[in-house]
Amino acid sequence: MKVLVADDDADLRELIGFTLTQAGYLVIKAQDGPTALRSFEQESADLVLLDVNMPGLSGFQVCEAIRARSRVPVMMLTVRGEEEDLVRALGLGADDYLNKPFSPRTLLARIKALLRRAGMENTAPLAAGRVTLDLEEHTVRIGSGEPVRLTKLELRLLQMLLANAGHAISSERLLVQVWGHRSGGDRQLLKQLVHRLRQKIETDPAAPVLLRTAAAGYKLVVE
Amino acid sequence: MKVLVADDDADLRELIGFTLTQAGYLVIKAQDGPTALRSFEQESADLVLLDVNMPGLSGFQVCEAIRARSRVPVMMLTVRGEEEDLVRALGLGADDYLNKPFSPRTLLARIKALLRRAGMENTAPLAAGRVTLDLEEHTVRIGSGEPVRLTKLELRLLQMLLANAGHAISSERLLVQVWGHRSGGDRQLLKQLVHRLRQKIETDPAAPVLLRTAAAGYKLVVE
DNA sequence: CGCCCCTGTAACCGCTTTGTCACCATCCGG
DNA sequence: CCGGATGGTGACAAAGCGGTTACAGGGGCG
Repeated sequence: MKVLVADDDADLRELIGFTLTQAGYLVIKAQDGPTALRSFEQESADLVLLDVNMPGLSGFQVCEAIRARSRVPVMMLTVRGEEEDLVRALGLGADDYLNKPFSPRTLLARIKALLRRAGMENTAPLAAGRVTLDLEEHTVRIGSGEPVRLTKLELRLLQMLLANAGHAISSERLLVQVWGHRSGGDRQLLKQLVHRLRQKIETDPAAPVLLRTAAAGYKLVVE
Repeated sequence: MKVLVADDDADLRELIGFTLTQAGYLVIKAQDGPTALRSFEQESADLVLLDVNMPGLSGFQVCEAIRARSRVPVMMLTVRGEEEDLVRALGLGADDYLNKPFSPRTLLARIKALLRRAGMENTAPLAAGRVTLDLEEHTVRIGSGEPVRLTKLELRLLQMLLANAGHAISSERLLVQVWGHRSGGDRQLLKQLVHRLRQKIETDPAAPVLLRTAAAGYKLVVE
């Protein structure tokens, strides 16, 4: 679980960092607005703590920019008494705010609450419809059947399809996502992988129900 | 959904164009600032991608000019690390920015987010009159009839016509948009494609009502 | 070393899509 | 009336693509 901490006060930044690291979070720090935004992109943080007053871009601007492209939970750090800031922060899509000064305990409690609200506190196996994926065991279960072991590539493919369950994914995207930076021409690989995966998860591989061919790609059907 | 792509780097322009076209957007390209502005007015784009560094007028200037008369979503393409650019872009009213280099996936995700924010999401199928296009399923529906499957080329053609519904499009433009960089002489291809499309969408293909022949081209008739 | 599993490659089949050609109808200006 | 240009139509060939079978290389492991 990655947390981005953006504050220009070095002491406070280190204090928050220490607290969160102790609690088991992975912490990324930023001392100003632009750095925060850049880090957010590069590191794809799961939660963001933003000080309102920062050089470069204010916490508000950063919050707005983040909201433009992500629904990641954002908590603003405000100065007590500045109610306008509070209203403005919530209006911009911040999920919570915390008045300075605050105790580490309070901070942790709020963060946990935020993650719980965002449904990110558990590492539940990916699932959609009758398909349940267990990333650790490298297995799928279809409905209430027996878990089936998957190879690395099969798992990746199914994971991709599951993440966009119900919608078609183009062959190109699948190639990139499953194999990495491969150029075209490798449709054969995808063909094979789909075939092998169907053998494992379809009751009748000749008449696929779950993993269907769609326009310009494949999709996972969920009822 | 029309997207204006303005960048002086021909390779990048083509890459972005390809990505967006594949994703179902209609792409208009410009290689410098003045061209971008002109195209924006003529084509009334729904979304604008602006490179910061362009000959003629910089991305900032173009952004400013566009903002002076429209609230269309604008995304700036910046060079990583130029933090001043970032601040300046957001200050000028750009809605989002993207650091180069970026992956096609990221670009698409951002564009979708932007369109969603602007309430223009194209998850709702493209439609005009009685013609409804489903880009993901590669189908059309005429009025309340059954969805009809379209091939890749048929889809592209219909998309072009739909985007300019009611107005004629010249054969040359259609050839370029549907097949890419083909020179003249291939009118035969267009003739055939139109014929095949009419077989699918016209109740009486011999007396076309929707897809009519117009002066030096074709047009989609909407009532 | 030999065995097994995963992965990549090739070849084939059947079907769809696309490109090409040939022919016809119409229009229009010499 | 002729001849060329243009658009519509049918037929057919070439190319593409998905599904399938078969097989080879390679890595891990006993």
